[in-house]
Amino acid sequence: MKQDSEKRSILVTSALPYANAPLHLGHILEHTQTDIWVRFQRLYGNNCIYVCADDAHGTPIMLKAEELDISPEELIDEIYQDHKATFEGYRISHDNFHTTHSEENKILSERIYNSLNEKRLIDKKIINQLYDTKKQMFLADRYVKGTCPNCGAQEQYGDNCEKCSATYNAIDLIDPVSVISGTTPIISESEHIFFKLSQLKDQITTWLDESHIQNPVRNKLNEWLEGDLKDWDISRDNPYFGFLIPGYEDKYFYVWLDAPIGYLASHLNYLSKNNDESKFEDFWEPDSQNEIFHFIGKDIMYFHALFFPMMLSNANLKSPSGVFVHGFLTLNGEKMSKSRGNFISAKNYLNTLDPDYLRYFMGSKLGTGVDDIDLNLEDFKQKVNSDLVNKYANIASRSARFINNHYKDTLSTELDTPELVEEFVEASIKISESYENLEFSKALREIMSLADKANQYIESKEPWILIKKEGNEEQVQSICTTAINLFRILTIMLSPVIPGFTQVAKDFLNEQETNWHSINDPLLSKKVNKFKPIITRIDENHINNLMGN
RNA sequence: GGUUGUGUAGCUCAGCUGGUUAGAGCGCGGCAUUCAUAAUGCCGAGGUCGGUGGUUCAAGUCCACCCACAACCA
Repeated sequence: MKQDSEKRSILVTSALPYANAPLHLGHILEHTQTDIWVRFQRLYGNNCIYVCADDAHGTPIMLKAEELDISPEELIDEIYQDHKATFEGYRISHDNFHTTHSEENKILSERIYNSLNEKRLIDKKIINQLYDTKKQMFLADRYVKGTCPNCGAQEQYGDNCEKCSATYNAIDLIDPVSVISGTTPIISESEHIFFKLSQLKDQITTWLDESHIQNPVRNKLNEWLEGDLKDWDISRDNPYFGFLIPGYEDKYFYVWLDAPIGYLASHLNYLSKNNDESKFEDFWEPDSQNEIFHFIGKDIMYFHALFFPMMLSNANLKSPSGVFVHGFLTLNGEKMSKSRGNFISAKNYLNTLDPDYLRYFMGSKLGTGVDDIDLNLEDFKQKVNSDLVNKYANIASRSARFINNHYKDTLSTELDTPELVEEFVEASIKISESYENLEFSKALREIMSLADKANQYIESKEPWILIKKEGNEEQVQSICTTAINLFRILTIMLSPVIPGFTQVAKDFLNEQETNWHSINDPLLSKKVNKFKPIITRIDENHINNLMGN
C-alpha cells in the first residue's frame, strides 16, 4: 500500500457480528484491529469511512427467537441495541452500525441478484436434503446428527466427522436425527438456486492478483482455485428468516448472500443519513479510485475472497481493494469457551476495566499474520502497566510538575534538545508506515523504544537537581518542555490505539486539534493544564474479576 | 485423510532476499537514584533457534522426512 500525497478515500468494514448473542472478545479483537487502522487513516488526513452492521438473518436467529417466544424482529432489535452499546463502550469508531434486515439491504440484494441473473450466472438445480417432518423444515448440516458413514462414530454433525475428519453429505449419515425435534428426518427434494461460481475462475484469479491479500491467505485461496470450483447454493426454503428471492414465494436468500451486501447497505444508510445518497453510485462504480477494505477472521475467507468479489463485479459494482485476515483470540493459551469457564464477555470486561488497556494489548500483538492471538491475563497486566503507565505516562508525570509548580504552567520558548525531538519526528515516518501496513505490534514496539529514550533523556538531565541551584531556571524549563514535547509526540502516535487515554493527555497538553502531521511542530510558549494521572495500573483484583464471566 | 500455517531465552514475540560472538519487551538478579502513579537509569544471568538428515565455503534463515499444535475442506 503506497502513501499518496493526495487524500485517499477509503471505506472500511469489520465482519458483521451475528445477531443471536452478545459480543465476545473475539469480536472486539477484530473491531479493534479495524478501528486502529481507521483512526490512523483519519489522523493521517485520509477520508476514511468505517461501517458495520448486525448480520440478522438465518436459521439460528429464527430458532432462537422461537425458543424465546418472541419474533425474530424483536430478537434482532434487542441484540442490535446491545451490540451497538458494546462497540461504543470499546471506542470503536463506526461511522455507521446498521443491520442486514433493512430496506437498503433488501433493495441491494435484489439488485445484485437480478444483475447476476441477467448475466446468466444464476442456475437452478434439484437437490436432496434432509427434511424434518415434525418441524416442517429442511435441515442444515448443523441441525442433523448421526453416525459417520466413514468411520462409524456416533453423534456426528451433517457435514463432517470430528473423529475421522471425513466430509460427507448429510443425507449419507447413518441413522440421522433432527437436532431440533429429535425425530428422524426424511430425504426430500427441493429446487435450489445457485450462483455459477464455477464459470468465474479466471475472474477470481485476476481479482486475487490485483488485490491486497496476505500471502498465507493467497496460498489458501489458490489451493481452492486449483481444484474445480463448485457453484454456490444461495437459496433456502421456507421457513427461513431473510429476504424472499425475487419471483419466489417460498425461497429466501441464504444469509451469506445478503450478509456481505450489508456492507453496502450500511454505507448507503450512512450516506442517506447525511443527505449524500447521490454519492453511492459513484463510490461503487467499478473503476472508481476509492478503496474498499474488509477486515475478517480466517474462518470466513472464502465468502469474502471468492463469492463476494464475484457477486459485486458481475453486478457492475466495485469489488474490494483488499481483504485483511486475522486469527482468533485465545484466552490464557486455550480456546475461549463459555461452557468450560474460559471466557470473558465483552460487556463484563467493560464493567471492570477501561477498553484502552485491551486495545493496547491487542494492538501490541497484531501484525499481518493470521495466527491466533493469545490474551494471557498475567502478561496483559504486566505489559500494559509497564508500557503505558511506567513508561509513557511517566514521562509527563515526571516533567509536568516542574512546569506546573515553577513556571506557571508555561512551556519555554525553545527546546533544550531539539535534536532529540527531531529524532522522534523522523521515527514517526517509519511508524506511520507500520500503521499503514497493519504492523501494529511493530509500530508500538518502536513507540515504546522512543518512550524509553524520553525517560533516559530526563534521567540524564536531572532537572530535579538543577532546580535546586539558582540560575538554572530557564534550562530546567526547557528540559521539561522538551520532555513534554516528546510525550506529546508519543500521544499523537498512540492515539489510534488508546483514544481514551490520549484524550486525557491532550486535555493536559491543552491541545485538542492535532493530526499526525502536528508531530512536526513543537509545542512552545504555551500554557498547559495541571497534570493529573492519565492511566492507573491494572491490579490483581481486576484480573480476578475478569475471569469466568 | 487432504491442504495451509505455526514451533526461537521462564512468558509474549522480532529476525527481509542464507553470511561476523542469535535479538526485543515483560519477568528475574545486582547496583544507582528518588523528579515521577514504589515509577526511572545502568549492568547482568537465561536459548545446541521442535527433531533427524541433506544442499552450501556458510542455515532459525533453503530442501526432505518426522514430531507437536492450530485452522480450513464451500
